[in-house]
Amino acid sequence: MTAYYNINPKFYVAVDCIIFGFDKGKLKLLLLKRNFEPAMGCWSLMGGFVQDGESVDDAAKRVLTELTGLTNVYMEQVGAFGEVHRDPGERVISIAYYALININEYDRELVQQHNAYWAELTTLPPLIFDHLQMVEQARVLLQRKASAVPVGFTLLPKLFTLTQLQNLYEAIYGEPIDKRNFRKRIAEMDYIEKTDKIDKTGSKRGAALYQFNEKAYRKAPKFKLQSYVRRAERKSISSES
Amino acid sequence: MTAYYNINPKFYVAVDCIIFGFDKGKLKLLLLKRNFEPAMGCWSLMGGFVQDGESVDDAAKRVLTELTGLTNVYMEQVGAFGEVHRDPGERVISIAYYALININEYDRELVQQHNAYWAELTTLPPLIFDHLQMVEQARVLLQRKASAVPVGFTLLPKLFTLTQLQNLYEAIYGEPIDKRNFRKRIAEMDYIEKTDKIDKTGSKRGAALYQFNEKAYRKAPKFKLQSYVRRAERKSISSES
DNA sequence: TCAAAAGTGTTAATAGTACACCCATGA
DNA sequence: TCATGGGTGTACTATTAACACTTTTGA
Repeated sequence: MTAYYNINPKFYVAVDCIIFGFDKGKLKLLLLKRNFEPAMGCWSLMGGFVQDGESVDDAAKRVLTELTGLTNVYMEQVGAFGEVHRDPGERVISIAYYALININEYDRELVQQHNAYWAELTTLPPLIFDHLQMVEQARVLLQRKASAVPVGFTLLPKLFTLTQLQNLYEAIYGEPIDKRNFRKRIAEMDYIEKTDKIDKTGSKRGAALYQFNEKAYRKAPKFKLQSYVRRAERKSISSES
Repeated sequence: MTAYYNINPKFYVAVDCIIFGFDKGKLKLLLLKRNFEPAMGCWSLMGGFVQDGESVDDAAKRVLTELTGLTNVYMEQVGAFGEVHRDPGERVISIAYYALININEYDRELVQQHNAYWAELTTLPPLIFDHLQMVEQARVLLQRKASAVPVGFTLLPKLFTLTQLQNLYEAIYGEPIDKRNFRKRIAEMDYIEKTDKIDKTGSKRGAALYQFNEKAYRKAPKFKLQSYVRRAERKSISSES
């Protein structure tokens, strides 16, 4: 029975994490400036190798925690990247994951130790290997996910203004959103609750702070922002040709 | 530099193929009754191991060709499956792909040699390991893809009737579609061309045969069947809770 | 007093859904 | 002649998109 397996080769299997954060109206990625080989000095995603006795999903969680100190983070698999020479050093098959973190909560010391920095998604530095392709795929998946379920809130502080929320969706879809239509849709989602707190940092007048009520969402999980991804996808399909 | 890699373990990496076909109004999957270990006698997807010097995508194509004799088949990656004990024999990380084939064109002899059979998607036998999970994920991806771009035609003969096309979409989404609305939308897609040929096998009156014009599609790639996947997804989200 | 962000409704256009009958033919 | 699948149009509803002004307040 073992012969069934052992006539076949084995491979290093890595995970790479596309770590999204949101700050000052911009989507950002946590990237490493590699101070180790291969590709020392270049920018890359945070990665690591799958270990014995560890599932691939768990490897991705471990790698994220190694860099940020965070656990229980929202993560989704992007897919497997298996070109023969994608890593010029050795044959490595990599499985990409994206993660959404609150940019105020990670462990700054760990990030510093790894020589990692936040880069704006719209102005990324050149990335090693196929990491840019991973990022692009992750972005499409995030757009779809964010239009179907309320994952966006994990990128925001617990209390947020509607302008922040709108800026987040604009950053995810890369295009402006009509304020009145957006707020109309938000108002239909009862689990996005207005608090009596006011944010005075963003404007003189002050803006009401809202919160996402997880339990209320589970009771009535209607989500009304599908139209934005449809618009974005129509745009990208017509520019694909 | 090698030390960077070789402190890490290596793994068998497999590919598994979810092979969709369409016949007599039903979506089908090509499954193997395993006459080899592990899990001899059980039903499984067609799979194989990634080899040295072969990309993961190429491995999936090779495995599909080994079973069906077909090349240039529409395939999409479903994702990586990496639980530690998913294969009880050995640790194997598997990457699933789905393929869409024309059920009239595969190599019957090869399929017979592999002890493979078409099973209806709605009444699958129990599958080994996590193969059912792979199938379910593939089905969701197929639904999305089929609503965004005209992949469905690869499951049909070159000439098809509108009833066949509608049955295909009904099978993909698992729910009935209104005939007049469906035909109205098809009529808006100029690259679905009516031929002067008539199919008399399906009815006494005969039905007009249509063909998909790839070039015309590329010129004007508007696709009008998005609403069906939205309906299906609304249904599945509300039944998820 | 004015700059800067917050907040607020209506209307028009488009897309989606529901629905029922006649047609052509081979058996 | 009749059973079977092929083919066709309209009216209603829901969703989406476009659009501009008033409010508050700190500097």
